[in-house]
Amino acid sequence: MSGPWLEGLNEAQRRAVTHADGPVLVIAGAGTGKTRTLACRVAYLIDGGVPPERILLLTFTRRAAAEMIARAGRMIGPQTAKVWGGTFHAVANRLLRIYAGAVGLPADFTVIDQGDSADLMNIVRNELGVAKGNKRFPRKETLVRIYSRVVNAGDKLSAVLERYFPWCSDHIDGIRSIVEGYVRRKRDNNVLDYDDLLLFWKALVTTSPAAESVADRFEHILVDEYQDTNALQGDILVAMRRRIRNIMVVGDDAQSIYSFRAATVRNILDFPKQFPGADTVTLEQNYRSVQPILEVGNAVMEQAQERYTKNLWSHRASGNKPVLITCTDEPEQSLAVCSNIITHLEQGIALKRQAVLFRAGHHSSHLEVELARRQIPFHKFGGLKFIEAAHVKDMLAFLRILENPWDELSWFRILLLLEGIGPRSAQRIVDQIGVRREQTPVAEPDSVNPASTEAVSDSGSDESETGPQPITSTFRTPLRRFLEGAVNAPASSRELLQQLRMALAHCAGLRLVSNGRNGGFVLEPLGAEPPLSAQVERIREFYEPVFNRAYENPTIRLRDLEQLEQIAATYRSRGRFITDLTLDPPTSTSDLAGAPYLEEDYLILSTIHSAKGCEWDVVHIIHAADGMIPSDMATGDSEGVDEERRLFYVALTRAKDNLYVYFPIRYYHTGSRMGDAHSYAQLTRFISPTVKALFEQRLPPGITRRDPADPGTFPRHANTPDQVRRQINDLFGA
DNA sequence: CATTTATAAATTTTT
DNA sequence: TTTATAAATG
Repeated sequence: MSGPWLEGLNEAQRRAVTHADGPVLVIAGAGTGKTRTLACRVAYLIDGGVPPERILLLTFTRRAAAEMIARAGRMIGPQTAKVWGGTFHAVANRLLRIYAGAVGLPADFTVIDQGDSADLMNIVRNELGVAKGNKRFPRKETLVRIYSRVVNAGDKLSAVLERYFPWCSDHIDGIRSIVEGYVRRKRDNNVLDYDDLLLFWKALVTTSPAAESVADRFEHILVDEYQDTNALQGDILVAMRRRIRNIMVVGDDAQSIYSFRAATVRNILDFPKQFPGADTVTLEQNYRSVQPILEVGNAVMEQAQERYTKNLWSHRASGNKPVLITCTDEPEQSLAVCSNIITHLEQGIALKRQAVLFRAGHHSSHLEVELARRQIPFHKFGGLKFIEAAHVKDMLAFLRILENPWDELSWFRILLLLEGIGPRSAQRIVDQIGVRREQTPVAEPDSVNPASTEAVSDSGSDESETGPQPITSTFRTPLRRFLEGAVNAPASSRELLQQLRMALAHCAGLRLVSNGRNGGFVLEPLGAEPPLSAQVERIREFYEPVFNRAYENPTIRLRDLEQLEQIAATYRSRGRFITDLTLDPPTSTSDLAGAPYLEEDYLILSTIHSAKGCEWDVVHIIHAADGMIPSDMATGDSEGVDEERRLFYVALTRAKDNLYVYFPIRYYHTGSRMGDAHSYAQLTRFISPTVKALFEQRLPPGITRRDPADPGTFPRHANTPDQVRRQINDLFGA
């Protein structure tokens, strides 16, 4: 069997694509056509008669899955859209909605993100009082990280603390009791966190009555970025493949950069042991980068403690060496980046085909200001997510309690927004309406929801149709009690509470009718719930005055709410909207450069982590200084440094034709009250003398080094007088 | 007594 | 820019 798509594949790729049944490990170096191989494999399988819905494609982001499925679709037709594709977490969610009953979950659980997990952890922490007056007790974020590592790595709490959080070891008993409370609290609130999605998926395929049925749904499983999976995900795959043994995993041990999320290269190394009889295919020919860029990448990896034997090679020769640019400080770095970007743009390389990469989200902030000043549009990936902004979380909290009225966290968030209500009153109200249920009502043990098996994965489609619901005595009790008005609240907040009640009732498709006594209400159904967009609009009507009072700069934040509404407009199901937003949040765009998402061409700014799997014609890596990459936080042990090296390697190998690495010598420490203190940085340790020799070294464009006392000569800068005049005009409003 | 406001301190990477 | 604690206010 062969299709036109086999044309142009090299021998190793072809072996991977046409591999027969059974387990296969594909070791794919950077840029060796792994996406293409996976897409072709999907097309090959479907062409060979495998029903698309019986293929499961696990990737690191939803975008990656969508891309591969679309690519396969271009080869053999639109039926590829039925392939199950997405992240482990998204697939877990989808399976659990179908098989909830088999693992004792209610089917209407909602998913909370890491920030929510931290807040919930904090509630328990405060209630238990274990941290009282103890400044050294782990913060809520740390507690979540500890818990998450224990679960994902499958290690004991004591071992995790000793190895990764030694400064918390003294508090092991306190931590244990907080975690116990946290786990109970999630169950009472009818919520799952990211880790639960995986835990319950594992339970579903190991101990549940539906185990075989779930595993047998899929004839083939394909996993991308296998080096960044963790022990728990490995267990899930093993369980999924006990009977049908077709699995292909693709990965590169040199690109493992998620150990902070408990990912381990052991999964790759142990693959042949976990899946006996596995074949291995290695892809070494790089199609992405010119040879001089690969040489730098290879040289950086040579210094690794654990030697990676892969050496990438390419047919793409080039006289262009990668360029190392030494700048005096960060402002000069920003200027140099802009200048090089413009030069390439003038040579016909669109902004979209260039990217600036950096270690941490905030490393780009200075550059962002400079780009905005020059009106170069950009789009930033990674760093602070728009979903994490307080006002966006507020809006979502309203939708969440409509979807899951046992969600304590969302009730708190909303109640605290109201003037006159603080933690105390909020707690009282939450108690009064019975948000914390002792026992979660469970779906019938063997109930499988046949309607949701037809669910389609892409946005905009509904998987549950929510018609008018009867108002029975048990229906959504906390919400009902709240709407009926059975709460004691400070008189100053009565008016706002009543407005909130009306907004929520409207969204739930109910009408409030006064019961004539003590200010209470009777609920009357008004037919079906209004469409999601109408609900969002109604909530915003209530929220906007509250929002203007609560936040300093409402106008900037208002844009986020508008964006949220636009996204909501593409959904019909409220539940799907909430879940998609927490499992696959849109990346934020900076407001500074106008509305970049409306522009046709924009520059890419990205953390190195978010750049995984991407490629650009021109790549600029900034802050190549020790302390930035490797990050100070990671230089404690050699494993940490090794991971930073792989991170740097990932950054280098994103470049196709041109690579620039920028190193600012001097860093200013603003914010500290020590005046204009500054310090001198070292070039990143990953650019050793041998590596450095592979670079062409340059000064920033337009800069000539000179004796500090010598004014030197400057290129004439014709624009400066205009700029000065413009500034003056701005000041005087002319 | 509960809420709001003021002050100081800390800040990697992501599903 | 958020978050824990202290003081001020209603």
